[in-house]
Amino acid sequence: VDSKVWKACVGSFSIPSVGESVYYFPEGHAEQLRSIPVFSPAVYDKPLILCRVTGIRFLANSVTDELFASIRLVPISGSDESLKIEGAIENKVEERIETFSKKLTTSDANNGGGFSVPKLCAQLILPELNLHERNPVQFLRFKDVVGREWVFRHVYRGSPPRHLLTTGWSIFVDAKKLVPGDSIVLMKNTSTDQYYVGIRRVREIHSLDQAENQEGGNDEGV
Amino acid sequence: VDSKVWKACVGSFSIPSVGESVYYFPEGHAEQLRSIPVFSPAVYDKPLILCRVTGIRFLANSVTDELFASIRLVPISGSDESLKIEGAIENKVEERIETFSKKLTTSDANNGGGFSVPKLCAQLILPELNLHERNPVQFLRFKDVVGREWVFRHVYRGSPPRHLLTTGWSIFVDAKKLVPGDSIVLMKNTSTDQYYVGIRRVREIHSLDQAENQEGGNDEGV
DNA sequence: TTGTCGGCCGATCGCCGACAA
DNA sequence: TTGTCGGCGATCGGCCGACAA
Repeated sequence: VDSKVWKACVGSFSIPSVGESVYYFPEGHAEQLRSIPVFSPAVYDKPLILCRVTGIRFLANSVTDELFASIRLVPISGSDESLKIEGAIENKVEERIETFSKKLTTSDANNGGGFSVPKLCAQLILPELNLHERNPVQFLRFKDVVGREWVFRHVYRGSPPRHLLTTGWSIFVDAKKLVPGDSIVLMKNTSTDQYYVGIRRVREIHSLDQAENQEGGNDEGV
Repeated sequence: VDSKVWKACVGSFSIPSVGESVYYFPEGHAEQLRSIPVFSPAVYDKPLILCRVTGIRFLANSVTDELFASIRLVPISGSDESLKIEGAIENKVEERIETFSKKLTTSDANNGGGFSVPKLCAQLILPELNLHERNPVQFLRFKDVVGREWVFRHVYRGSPPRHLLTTGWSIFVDAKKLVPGDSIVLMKNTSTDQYYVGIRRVREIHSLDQAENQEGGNDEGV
């Protein structure tokens, strides 16, 4: 995942940069894992270990869209020469990513199948429509965090008129299993005019679609 | 899973009975596993190990309906008194299970949503309908190998008339992800009048429903 | 006997403006 | 400005007999 999109999608975050030094906290890490990791006794001796960040990968779960980062750490021994820490050396390419997030209402989450786009969001992110026409419409392509592309129909209609995403939206909600309260993040890379969509769930997904039992059928006269 | 239903559903099989003695073949077993098992060196010394069957459990995967058996083996040392092997001691309750299997045609697998029941199958398994009526119909409950119940509408209609499963059938095909070429096994316990349905896939299921990419939308005039 | 097809009817989906919060 | 609703038109699922293999 592109690091700018990843960060914009996560929103509030605190990820170190390559080259920074941080403390690694083994027990805290172990608590997050399903299986119990096997640390050498030397690790358990120290609650905190000073490390240098030598690499970061920004990743996403292709099923749940959950975002996470893989951070490579190298321990620093007390008098090691590697203590000379250079500043962050991330490439600063000049591209801006506009971002707008909205919590889904019950109407957004598959009632009539559409999504109400807040006016500010439309102005900030979406390509302009001719608002003087009757029902101006365009189709937009969004990439999600796992690189899959989604096409939404964007229309300005109603009375009073407002921006809506219609065709394609319900398919997206269904595929991502979004529910009211979840948030979506719409993004635009202003340099490349590439559009992105991310999601933040109100709660994690635990069980993937479990088929339900059928109930008995009704009788029919001949 | 009930052992009779399990065996009827599997069809051709060769499973030992409790009390029988068999040879266990470690390397053959290891080949079937994803992870490499850790055998003690003593095991690798002998290609075959004489064992006694002390327990069998008939099981099914609740997601794929795949059937398998768990067989408990106890090694028999050369001069062990346990060499005195009693015959099979399975309880021989007197209940018969009628069985009929059919390979799904393309029409069966979710074309019009119905299943053509071969005449012989209907006579052998399904409760009688009054074939002199116009369109006789009944609803039948089937249990699958994981105990889930499915309701199918059974009707005798058309010209020439034939037996069909209609309402409920497409839901079943969809839930089990059946494709043309897969087989279903209809069963009836003649003592309890309980009905069962099993499946045999033409190939194993590897990837569960992977969402597909969307394709671009078409333009619309205003 | 039974696999496949086109017709057709009803249910659902989803696009719409109205209205009110 | 935007959340929710009822209306309604288009689409789709699925039940049907016809026909032929």
